[in-house]
Parts: sequence; C-alpha cells; structure tokens
Amino acid sequence: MQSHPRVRIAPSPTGYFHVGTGRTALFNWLFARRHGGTFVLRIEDTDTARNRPEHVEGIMSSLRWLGLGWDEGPFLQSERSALYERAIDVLLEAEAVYACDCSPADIQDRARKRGGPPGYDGFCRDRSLEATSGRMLRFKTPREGSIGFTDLVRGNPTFPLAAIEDFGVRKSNGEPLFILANVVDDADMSISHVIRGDDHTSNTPKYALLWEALGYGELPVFAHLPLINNAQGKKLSKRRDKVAVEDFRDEGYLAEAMVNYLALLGWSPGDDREILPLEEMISEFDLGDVKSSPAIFDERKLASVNSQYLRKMTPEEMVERSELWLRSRWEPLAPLVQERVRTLAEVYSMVEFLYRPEPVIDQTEWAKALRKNANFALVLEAAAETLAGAEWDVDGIHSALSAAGDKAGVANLRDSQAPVRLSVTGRSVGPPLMESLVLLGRDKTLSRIRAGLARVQDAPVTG
RNA sequence: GGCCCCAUCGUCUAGUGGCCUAGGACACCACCCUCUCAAGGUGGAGGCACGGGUUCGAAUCCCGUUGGGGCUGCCA
Repeated sequence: MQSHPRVRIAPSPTGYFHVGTGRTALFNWLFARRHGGTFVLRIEDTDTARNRPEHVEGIMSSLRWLGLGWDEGPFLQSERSALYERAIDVLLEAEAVYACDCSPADIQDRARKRGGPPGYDGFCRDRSLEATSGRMLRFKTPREGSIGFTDLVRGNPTFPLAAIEDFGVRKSNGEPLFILANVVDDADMSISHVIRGDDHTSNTPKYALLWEALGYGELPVFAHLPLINNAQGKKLSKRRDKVAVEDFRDEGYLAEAMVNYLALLGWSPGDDREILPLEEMISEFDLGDVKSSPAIFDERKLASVNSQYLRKMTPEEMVERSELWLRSRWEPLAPLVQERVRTLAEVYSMVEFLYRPEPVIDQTEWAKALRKNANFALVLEAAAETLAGAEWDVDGIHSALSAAGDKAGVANLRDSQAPVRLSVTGRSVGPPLMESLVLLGRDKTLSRIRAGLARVQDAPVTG
C-alpha cells in the first residue's frame, strides 16, 4: 500500500444523506486517518434533471455533524464537464465507443422478440453512426475474456466480459453518465482506494474497462462494503425505511453514538469491545477486517449505544447537549413565537407540539371547532391528500391547504386551517401553521391529520 | 433469465483447522438491588442453513443444494 492513500466519498445530491452513505464515508475517513491519507468530497451531480444544488449543503452538514471532515472538495461534477468531454474524445479517437440511436423502447422490443435476456444487444456497434448530438455513446465491451480487480474485502472477483453489455458512457444530451465521470474523476483526483458500497461491485468491471481504455495505468484498489439492509433483509430505501441521517439527528441521537454504531456495522475491532472512542477506531481500523456479508440496521441497538454515550456525560454536558438539541427543534419558529407571547413561560405552549410524539388535544377547542365547521372531516381528508404531494415549504403547504379547502367546499383558508391546526398541534392558537408544518415534517403532519380524522369518525360531536 | 456476491443466536458480531461444551452486545425472560422507572448485578432461553467430501480433528478448507442480496437504466 502506498504511504499516503487518497480516498473519496462521492454522494449524489438526492435530498437527504443516507445512513449507508454515512457508513461508507466513515470507513473512508477512518482509512484516511489511519494511514495519513487524504479524504476527498466529490458530489456526483451529473444528472442535471434530478439533482438540486441546495442538496449539496445537506450533504456537507450531515458530514460535518458526523464529524467526518474532508480534506479536499467539495468538487462538483457538474463543473467539470470539460474533463469528461476530453475523455470522450480520447475514447472516440480510439474507437472504444460508438454512437447509438436506439430508444429504450427499441431495445426492449428487440429483447422481447429474440426472447432473450433484457438489455442492450449491440445493435449499433457496427453501424458506424456519426457521434452527433442526440445520439448516446456506448462502450465497445470485448465479447470474450474476463476482467478482475483487487478488492480488499471481497477477495479478487473476476467477471466474464460476455455478460457485460455495451454500456452507455454519455447521454444523448451530451451529459456524461455516472460510470464515465466516476472513472475520470478518480483518475484525475489520484484516488488510490475506492471504498464504496457493494451495490457497485457489478459496476467495477465496467470501471476497469474504461480505466484501461483511457490509458490511466494501474487500477485503484477497491473495497466493496457490505450493504446495510432493513429488517426485511432488503437494501434500505427511502420509501420504506428511515434512512436519512438528519432524521436520526432530529430525533436526538448523538453524532458520536451514530458513528460508533455505524462503525460496528460490518467492522469490529476483533474482540468484545463495542463502545469505542474515535481514536481507537482510527488506530485499529483495517479494511481487511471488514465483513463481506450484509448487516441489518437495528435502531434498538443504536438507541442502546446512544444511551451509553448519554450516561457517560457529566450533568453539565448533558444539559448542554440537550439544550442544543431542544433549541434546534424550535429555533426557526422563534421570530414568529416572540410576537405572540407575553412571557417566556408562554413559549412552551407554542412549541410543545414539536416535541411530543403525539399532540395533546385541547378537548374544548376541538369540540368547538367541530361544531362550527361542518366540513371538519372533509377538510382533513382533503388536506391529507394534497399535503402528501406538496412541495414541503411554506408556499407549497399554503397552496396545498388552499386546494384542500376548495375540495372540501370551504370558502377561506382560515376555516380550512382550523381542523389541521387542531389535529397537528392540538390547539387552536399557535405560531403560523405553514411554518409549523414545515418544521414538523411531512410524515408527522400526515399521521397526525389521519389521527385527527379517526378521532372525528370515532366520536362525532352531536350538538 | 444472465453475471456477481453472501450465509455463526431474532439482530450486530468474536471465531482464519484442535484453546468451541461456539464467546460478547442489543432485544427477551427471571431474580437481586430499589420510594417508581431506568441504570447496575446474577442467572436463563436462543445460533454454526442443509448434504457430501478433505483431515487424526472442521463453525473454520473444497464441492453441491437451499435460501438471501446486488447488478443487469440515456439513475448514481
């Protein structure tokens, strides 16, 4: 191993920071620290249709929260297109790639007709199409032979080339595809060890092919980390599972506990120690000790680790850390709250809904609102629907609520707000609703609205 | 379908041919401590997926089976 390895974390800005990405970042960071290496942050935002610049800030803040500082970057792939274009020229020149004008539908049709496996069949490989805009570029994968690479955790896998189709390297709109930008950047940034999730193992032969075609010389060393799965054994997904590290932060987990727990997923110091100070992790971390079988994310264990960190604090630290957290929860609402209170004691009732798992419903106000508003349930129903698809900011929620009011036949926004406010905060008064909901989050808002709905249906007020 | 990978208590793991009657942690159960609850202590239940080899000896090595996962996108 060279003396000063260079590693990178290369997330794509998708709107949240996946715990799996966090674990990958941690292992990269640990490896770099252990060996006096350099940890590079690179944002893989080549898909302009999908990525948003503001999400880059989210990635950085999660990384900072975890304490995983980077030495270089962030480098944005969206700002490095010249590099990829140059690489494309090299590939074109060497005739390692060719233009293709097949639509996804064409490819699918042909696959179905020949009854074979899905995927690209090399239709344009020998058509010598000109590489004009509007045509994607594919790599001419050798039809026979095999290709392998060094992998510190999985041994040295070898892949038969025949199973690898002619994969795309550039989109028809001229944007580079992930695999191309990934390889070019790793070479440009002199990455020596590619430490990433196991979901990339199958991409690595393509990586190696491109690397070679571009004449980059010796391949980096790889380390494909076992995936982190949910309780069903499937890869953690945003839809089904809680996967965003910012969610754990918001729920009161400590960064150091999170890091400690994540380190234990796929790695262990080789004995029975589980609560490990960062320094010990750094001095003992070894990619060779990383397991190759996937792990299941167990929040109960995380909570247990967290509680151990909590108990170890001095009372002063405990107060300090709790206050920081308590404060961060309602801070964004502060300007709105201060206009509505006469004493500090009143602050509590204004923000309490943010801290409770479920709101405490003010019975009197609830009954009153129900009596006054014949469309109470209709509003809730409509709101649950429109809010589910709303952009989660003040404007988005505002229009969703208006739309809900229209649907429920309620004339003005104020009347359609009451049922929602009562269901979500339990009270009829409080800080402005949109801002409150933004802070509470979509999931909790929706589940509280549904609970409110159930409440109306269970006990309708008669008079 | 094709290619690749994985397989120790429910979960995270220790184990790299004899130290294994398989160790620890979370969760679970019981008891102790105790003004409640935690914490702590003690004990308990619970695992090498299966079948063949190799070997004096296999959780550990090999093969097969089964099960699971990943990839197979003009996403990353």
